[in-house]
Amino acid sequence: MSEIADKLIDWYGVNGRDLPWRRTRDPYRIWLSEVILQQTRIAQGMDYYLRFVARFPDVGALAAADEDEVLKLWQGLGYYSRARNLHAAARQVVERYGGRFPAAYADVRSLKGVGDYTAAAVCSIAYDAPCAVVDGNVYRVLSRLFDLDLAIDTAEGRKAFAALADEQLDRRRPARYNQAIMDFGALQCTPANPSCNDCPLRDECLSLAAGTVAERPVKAGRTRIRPRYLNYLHLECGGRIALRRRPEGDIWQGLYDLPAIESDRPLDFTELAAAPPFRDMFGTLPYRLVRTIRMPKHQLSHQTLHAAYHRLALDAWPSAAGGWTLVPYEQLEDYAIPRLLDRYFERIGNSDS
DNA sequence: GAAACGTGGGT
DNA sequence: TACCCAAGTTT
Repeated sequence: MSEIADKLIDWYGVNGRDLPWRRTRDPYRIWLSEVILQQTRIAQGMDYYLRFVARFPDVGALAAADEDEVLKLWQGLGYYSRARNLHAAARQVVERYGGRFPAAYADVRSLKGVGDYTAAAVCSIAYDAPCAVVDGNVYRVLSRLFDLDLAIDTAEGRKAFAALADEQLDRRRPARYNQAIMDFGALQCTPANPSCNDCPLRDECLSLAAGTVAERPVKAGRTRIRPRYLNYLHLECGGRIALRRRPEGDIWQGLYDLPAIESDRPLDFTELAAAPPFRDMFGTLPYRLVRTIRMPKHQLSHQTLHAAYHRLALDAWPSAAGGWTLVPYEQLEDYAIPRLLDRYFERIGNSDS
């Protein structure tokens, strides 16, 4: 009967957002929304959610789809393992639970791509199970409320915050409480410039009293970002373009991309053409360099991509083409591609020119 | 258990 | 410009 929970829920009643996935108790749709919203803002994920629900109204429809179609629908959202896991999990639901979405926390948690947060969100929101969600909002709200300087990105910190979140959970109405604290974190107790003035919890907020609001939550580490230099080959022959599926163990797994030769520094085309990987690929095969386009830096969460696209017109495909998918330009739109390549195609005018 | 994994928006 | 952040999970 926490006073804090009551105030959060009162706040939510007035300020809570009206969102499509809050108008249903369908666990499938709630799960779908939660996966889409992992590390993703509502504004960015909204259209994807609506398109997924329209195309895959239930978990069986998703399970029946090809992975490539799921990835295509996911194109542009990022963290593509989410899409692959989403699809795999749908098939797990069909195989293990006869197509009926599981309700038990352990069963939900066992699905691919479902971690502690998502399992708690689905079970609490769809079934009102007493599972406390711990997401970025919860870390921030609780660390401020209790003025905790424990780093949230350490094992110890995560454990402590999970215990605290569980303590604070309103067990009479877990669904409402969980959504309330997350919305509160997103709209009121924001990372920068939180609205402490009109905050309903200003009387009980220890960090506000201590003047440490801006220093909460505490984070320990910083992972560094490495640069990569990608020399792409836009190869065309007979109205077709060479695509290659991104391999396991690298960025954009499962998406389609152009063949590329990576280097440890920027290369102009002459240097690239002299490099062994290029010579191995082409040998004496003739080509005509149509043009080179250097893209602006493409920033990932952990890599800075420096990409150059060299467009080569060929009379015949090199033998390396065996590992490529040779796609007529008009079918390019059927393939899921990274944002970077999308931007390249935009730059050169979609299909031709 | 630290690092990998996208993209876009905000300050 | 250069960070930080966003309803995290996997390896």
